[in-house]
Amino acid sequence: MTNHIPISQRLHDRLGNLISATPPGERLPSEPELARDLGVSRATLREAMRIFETQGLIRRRQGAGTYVLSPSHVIESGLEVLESIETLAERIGLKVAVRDLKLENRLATEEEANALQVSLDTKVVHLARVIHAGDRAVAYLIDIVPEDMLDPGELDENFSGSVLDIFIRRGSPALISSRCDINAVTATPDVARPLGIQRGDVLLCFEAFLYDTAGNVVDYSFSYFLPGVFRFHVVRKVGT
Amino acid sequence: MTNHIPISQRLHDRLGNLISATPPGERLPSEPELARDLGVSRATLREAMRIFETQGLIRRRQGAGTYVLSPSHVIESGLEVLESIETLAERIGLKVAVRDLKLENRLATEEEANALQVSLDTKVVHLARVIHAGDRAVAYLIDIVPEDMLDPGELDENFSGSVLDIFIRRGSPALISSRCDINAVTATPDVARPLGIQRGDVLLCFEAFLYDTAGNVVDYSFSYFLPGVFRFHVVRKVGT
DNA sequence: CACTTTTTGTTTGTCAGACAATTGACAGCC
DNA sequence: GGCTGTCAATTGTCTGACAAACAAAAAGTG
Repeated sequence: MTNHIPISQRLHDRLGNLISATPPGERLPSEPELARDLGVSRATLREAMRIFETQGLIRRRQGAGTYVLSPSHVIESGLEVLESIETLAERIGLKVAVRDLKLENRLATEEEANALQVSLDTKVVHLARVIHAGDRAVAYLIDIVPEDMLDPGELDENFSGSVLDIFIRRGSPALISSRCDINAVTATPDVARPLGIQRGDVLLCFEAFLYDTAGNVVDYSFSYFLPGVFRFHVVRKVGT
Repeated sequence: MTNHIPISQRLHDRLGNLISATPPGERLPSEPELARDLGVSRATLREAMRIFETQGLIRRRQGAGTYVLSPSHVIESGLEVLESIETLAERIGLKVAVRDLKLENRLATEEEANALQVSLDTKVVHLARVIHAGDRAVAYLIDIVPEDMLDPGELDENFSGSVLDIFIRRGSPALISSRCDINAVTATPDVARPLGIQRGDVLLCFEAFLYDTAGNVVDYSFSYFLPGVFRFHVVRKVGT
């Protein structure tokens, strides 16, 4: 058991650290120098740099060098990278608590079966909980997951409240990406009650489909956020 | 004048065409074969493929090959690529009209000067307009641009209503990306009146900073959308 | 026959070294 | 000063090679 971490991944991490540690506008070391320092070939290094260039973090100019762009472009806490609310909160140093966790095993509704691409007689786990920051409820999260995706034991103790974190921790199913529809909604009674707000209050709503590598939807979720607590942003690249 | 298009850009276009022409789940030709067909080296090809892999369009697996992912993951009308509302509407075949265009030249407010990273005595153009689809007002857009970025003549006829489209059409300033903060808000009287809605109605709000290659903010904008007309989504990649 | 193990060819991952194209700075000239 | 050519530094691209991982066929085993 060599616990083999691919070179490209280690390289991606270290290069990311280097870039974020470099002041905006500064030039990175030259490619031959960097490759030598990081112990990889120039071709491998260039592929890793291409990732950050695609994300708009650096800019390479033939003859001039590679420059770190302004930090305003950094995706940092942007929506491009999928992470659970719990992970996000921890990363920005916000203390959150999960309350009113409600679990329900039942048959999928028509809407849920359609979203999960399963038949109507499929059993699903319906998981709802409220996220508190300080003494305020700030988010209401609902996950619908096919029953065979979750062991009941996984939802007992040590459960952070995030289905996504469970999947990531155990490495199965192999996740790729999530499609997240963004909307502004008024709170329905279902949502207003657990959040302790008035029916009709405004909420930011994410409707998300989590895909594994085979293209299956392994999690269908709704996330309702009180405006102003979390700041979500996305970096939009200008099309060529 | 050879109109020299860099190999990497031509390659990016052709590879993108190939990927979009390949059914999801299908395998692409092997790298040596593709490189030969496209007339580039494998190293160059791999850098181009890394772009599409970063964007979640393909997946490369050592020993197995490179596969085109499901179309559900495609950014399609996602937020990853910046385009004007007018361009977006045209692309999806929606007929929209610009009404109540209001232009104002004045000094920047403190908030605007801060957002645009200019001094308080800078003159800015304040541009507001309402987007109609059918007979309904569906969006209210505000741009604040430093005065020296826009010629008055550019805002006369043939003006689609989009500052972004002006910048893109004339190729100056050289744009990179936009940072877009996402929020749900209740309509203030300022916004409710032009949209013809009640004060307190719910709106989806984008606050965006448009950056050029030098890192300057060249456009500061607010976009208010009636929920349900436009569907915005974002593809979130699972972090490693 | 059914099942497991081994082999083998294919494919991506990584490497080393080389040359071309572009940039930016500097010296020299008018 | 302003222009021009030179030159070193840097990224862009190419070639060829080997390693690692996968998938399917082949061989072994009960």
